[in-house]
Amino acid sequence: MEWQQQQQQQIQNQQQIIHHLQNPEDGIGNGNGGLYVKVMTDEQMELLRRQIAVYATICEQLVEMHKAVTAQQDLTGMRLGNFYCDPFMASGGHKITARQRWTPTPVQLQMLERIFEEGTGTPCKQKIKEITMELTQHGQISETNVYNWFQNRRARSKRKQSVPAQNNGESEAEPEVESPRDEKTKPEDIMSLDNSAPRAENMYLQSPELGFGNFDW
Amino acid sequence: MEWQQQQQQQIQNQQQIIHHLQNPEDGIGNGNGGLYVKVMTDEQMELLRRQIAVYATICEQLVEMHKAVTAQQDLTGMRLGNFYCDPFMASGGHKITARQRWTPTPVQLQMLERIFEEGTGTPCKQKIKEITMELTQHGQISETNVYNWFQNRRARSKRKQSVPAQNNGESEAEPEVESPRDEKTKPEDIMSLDNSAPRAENMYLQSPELGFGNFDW
DNA sequence: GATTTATGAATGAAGG
DNA sequence: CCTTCATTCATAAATC
Repeated sequence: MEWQQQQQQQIQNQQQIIHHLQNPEDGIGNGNGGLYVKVMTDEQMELLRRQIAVYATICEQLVEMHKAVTAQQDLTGMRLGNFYCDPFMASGGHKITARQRWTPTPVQLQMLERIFEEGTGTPCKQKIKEITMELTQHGQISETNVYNWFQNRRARSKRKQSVPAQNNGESEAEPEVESPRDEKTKPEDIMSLDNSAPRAENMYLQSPELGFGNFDW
Repeated sequence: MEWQQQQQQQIQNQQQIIHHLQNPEDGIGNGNGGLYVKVMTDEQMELLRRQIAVYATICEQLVEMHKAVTAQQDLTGMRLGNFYCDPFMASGGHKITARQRWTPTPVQLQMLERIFEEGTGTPCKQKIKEITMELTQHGQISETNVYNWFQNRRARSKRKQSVPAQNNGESEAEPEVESPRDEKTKPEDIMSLDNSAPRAENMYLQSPELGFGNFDW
């Protein structure tokens, strides 16, 4: 891959990164001194280096990306420019900063509900398009929004019915485990350490004995 | 750094990380101010989040190792709650009693993305096997998982291409967000190659100099 | 304004 | 391959 050939010139970056790793100001832990000590064998270090190279690439590209955009913001069109600078957008009661997730306007919601109850059990693609077209008259919306809405709506309805019957005696009773190297399946315990990662993802560590000699990533 | 305020919202963690990314003291670039403004769309942010998760894994493992080494006399006490608290774990265990669906580890995801972008558009049966073999080194995975992943990945990519600029009409003219996270706005053109590392061309960012830095995300 | 809830969105898997 | 479903995640909105 590309990053492999960039590897060499990034070794220093990696070291820098490692420095950050071992000095996470946000409190990942490790509050003692002696941070720069080598805690791995050369072989392990090499493996780690390769892994980190990926990150180094990301880092570099992030910067590149930033520069590129700063330089050619006009290329992406004014889509960014005329974003939500408009203070008059009070229509529909949306917030100006509602930029993350679509929220149906009351009118839209009403229409959606009506269609849903109409029993058109299967909102096929064509239907979705139509609905979207219509709802668009009442506020920003996309087909995906409509699609998702129906999906969620149905799932919700369905689940509502099974919930009350749920508390029979755990016939299945599977208090057991998370996945072997549980990723996000594990319910968030007390994250005593800082989660410097998206939910830390509960990475897979080796077996508890943690022989340093054999981690294979 | 007021955003250091603990909120368990991973976006903030991302910001922290991005802050580091954009402040590589070794001079990778970007010497201006306004460092932690949002420069990506949410979708892109999500992509980056995954990437960072890989790094986070390394990070945490490094910290763990460091702690383990510097406190070797108490290896057995290293069992922090959030780490490997599962007794059933076996390092390459293929046995998963979970009825929960597979979730790729950050590392796996990265590898998959890389392979995906590599262009082998059709992961044939044999290829699947190979990939599975390799990914197994990084976590529990099956061929079906791999197969499904590729199928979904492809379908998803394809769908993203159609961005019906249908929101014309707009009688109410809701000057809201251009893309309420509708997942289709990403210009996934020909150069959508490097997915494992977000590249500039995939990212239309917002410039810090644009003035409307009133993000509140 | 911190916590909880409701719900839009993402995604692994199944069906066809 | 394409569509659909089930589950989970993230966050706007509601609540305290």
